[in-house]
Amino acid sequence: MNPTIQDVARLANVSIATVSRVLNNQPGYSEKTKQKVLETIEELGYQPNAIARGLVNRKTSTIGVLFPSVSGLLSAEILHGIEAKAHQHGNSVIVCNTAENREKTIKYLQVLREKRVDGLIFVSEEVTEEYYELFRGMDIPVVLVSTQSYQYPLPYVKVDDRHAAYAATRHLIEEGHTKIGMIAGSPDDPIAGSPRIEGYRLAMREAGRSLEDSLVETCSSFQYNDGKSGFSSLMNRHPELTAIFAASDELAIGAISAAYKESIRIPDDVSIVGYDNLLLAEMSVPPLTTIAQPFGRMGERAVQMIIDLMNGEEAESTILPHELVIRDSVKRR
Amino acid sequence: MNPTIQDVARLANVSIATVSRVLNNQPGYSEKTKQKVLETIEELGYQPNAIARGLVNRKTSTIGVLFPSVSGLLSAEILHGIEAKAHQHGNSVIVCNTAENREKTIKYLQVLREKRVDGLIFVSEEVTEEYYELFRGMDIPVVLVSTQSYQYPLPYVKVDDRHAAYAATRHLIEEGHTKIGMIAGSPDDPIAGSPRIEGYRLAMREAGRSLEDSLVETCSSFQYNDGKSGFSSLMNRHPELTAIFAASDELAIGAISAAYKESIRIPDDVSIVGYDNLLLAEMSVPPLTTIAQPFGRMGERAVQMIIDLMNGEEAESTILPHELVIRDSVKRR
DNA sequence: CTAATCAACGTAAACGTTTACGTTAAAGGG
DNA sequence: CCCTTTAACGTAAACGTTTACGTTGATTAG
Repeated sequence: MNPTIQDVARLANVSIATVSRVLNNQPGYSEKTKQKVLETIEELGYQPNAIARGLVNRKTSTIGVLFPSVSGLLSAEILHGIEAKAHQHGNSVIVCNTAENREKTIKYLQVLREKRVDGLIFVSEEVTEEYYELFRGMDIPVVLVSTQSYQYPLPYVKVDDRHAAYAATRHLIEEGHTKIGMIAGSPDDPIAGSPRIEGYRLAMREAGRSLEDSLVETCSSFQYNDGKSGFSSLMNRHPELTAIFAASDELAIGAISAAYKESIRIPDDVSIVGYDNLLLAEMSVPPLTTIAQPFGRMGERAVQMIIDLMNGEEAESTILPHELVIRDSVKRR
Repeated sequence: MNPTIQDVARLANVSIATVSRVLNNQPGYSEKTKQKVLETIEELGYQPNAIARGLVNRKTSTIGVLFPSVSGLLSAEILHGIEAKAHQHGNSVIVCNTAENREKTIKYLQVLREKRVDGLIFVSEEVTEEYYELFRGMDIPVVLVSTQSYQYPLPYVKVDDRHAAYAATRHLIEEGHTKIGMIAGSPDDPIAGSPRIEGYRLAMREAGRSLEDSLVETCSSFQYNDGKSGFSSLMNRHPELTAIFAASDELAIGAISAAYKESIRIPDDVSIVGYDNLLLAEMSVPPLTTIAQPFGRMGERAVQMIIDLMNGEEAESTILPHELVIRDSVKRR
């Protein structure tokens, strides 16, 4: 059994109030008793019970994080940032995998509410009205990562998808490409779908390039397999393409795999630029030129915002800068 | 402010004991009052306070997980299994990133102790005496994943590294290779290092193949960059090699990258088999033949063991089966 | 010398539950 | 009709803290 503050008090011949005071170093005791208390704490190996503390302080020092997928490469990197910053501020993080599933999400929200987490980080998913109402019910800070809400006033941290996609396409153009296609997510996805398509279009239009709809292959998700099939059907439709912008690294890697199967050489025959800069972008063959999202910093920033909000300060939504990382998947023409 | 059990009791004209009883559906009330209570719970949107509950029940329904690295591909997959199973049993999981750092680990252990987690899962890291003493102090179930302890009686779940490495090497032999090298971790690592080297040696000896020490390149870690440099120095030393067993997928992918740079064709010039079967094994070019570790199931099993132990049952250490996944990185000779 | 101040504590209520135990009224047995 | 049993509750203690408030004795001001 763990010793309690009572045990410490008894052994040190003081009241529990005094022990509590030295524990939280508040004033109200002599140096001598402080030493005495600290000694017996050491002696008993006493560690305060955070549950009891949480009950009276109405504060658990725990924040909940909701991911659409925990095993995704992307989530892992964001989680890393979140975890580091949270711990640095004395907070723990509870991870929840919503699997993009309504029932699961709601269940998790309920659990997190019962556990009285101090804040919520909601990653890469759209906020429905139902979710928003639950957020409100919990009455704690919520921040969005890698997503945002147009309908509800929730602070977010992400990159500017439109701008980033523009930069990716622009790079291809500057390298002398004219026939550029895109492997995109769903145009109905207002976060990672349409903005990236728009960014691509913007760069193409600006450069006076063709803007046919058939140049962008839309996929239902951002995963490897979509990239694989997307590449094939896109190249089938437009064999003249010399470059492709893929809306995620996974899509890009999928495209590279498909190209390899069809003996299309990357980057000699067609150049590819990805989006995300996951760990695997560097490991790809050839190493992938891509748009880097600062996932670690995004997670850190989100935690910082939660903490600011907990302290009653304002927290402004943040657009973090993206960055073009040049590797070997793009060839100059 | 969240409504409490008191509010419910008052509004339903019963005592808090009664509300508590229907909440935990214990006997001791009429059907009518049950309905009444449930209605007012609904009406108030009452949700029990898990903190207060935890205080009296001495149970938080939370388990702590310690990883050497959260962003690692491997950890993500294990976490996924842990999270799923834990939630399925009504438990939450707190993630901790030890970064293989003693101070951080100790700090985390302290935090988890203060938070009174019900169990601990310790992943991919060696258990030092210091850690073990802290485990004992916490007096809660601990299970090891993807590691084990020879000195301390801690239950674990992992695959048989020696056997799995043997299987990988054996596959190469069966495909007709005779000159087989290995890119390994540190021989001082008693978990993922030496056993895999032994497995390789066993298969080689059994097949009557050369066993020179110089055939195994030892790296300080299992990461991509080590694979890259490891491949180069190994091939430099033994240009005659036609196949390599890499002790992790990251090492294997690193080797493939290095090969690509040096215009060595995989699998035509040299075959490679990896170890882990991470998501990226499938995405590699060429897709990687590898030994699959059932990470998801490992996580699930660990949680199941924790839960069994919490219920006073025994939990036996488990060796989960590995599996050879054949893709395109090995060529028949 | 008295009163006021203050450092150094102790007491007890509060946080929101669970649960052992007590109470009441109805039902059933003789 | 009385006693016992039991269903259906209510009361209060306990879980381990924090903290407002009270107390004490010494010190200081006047």
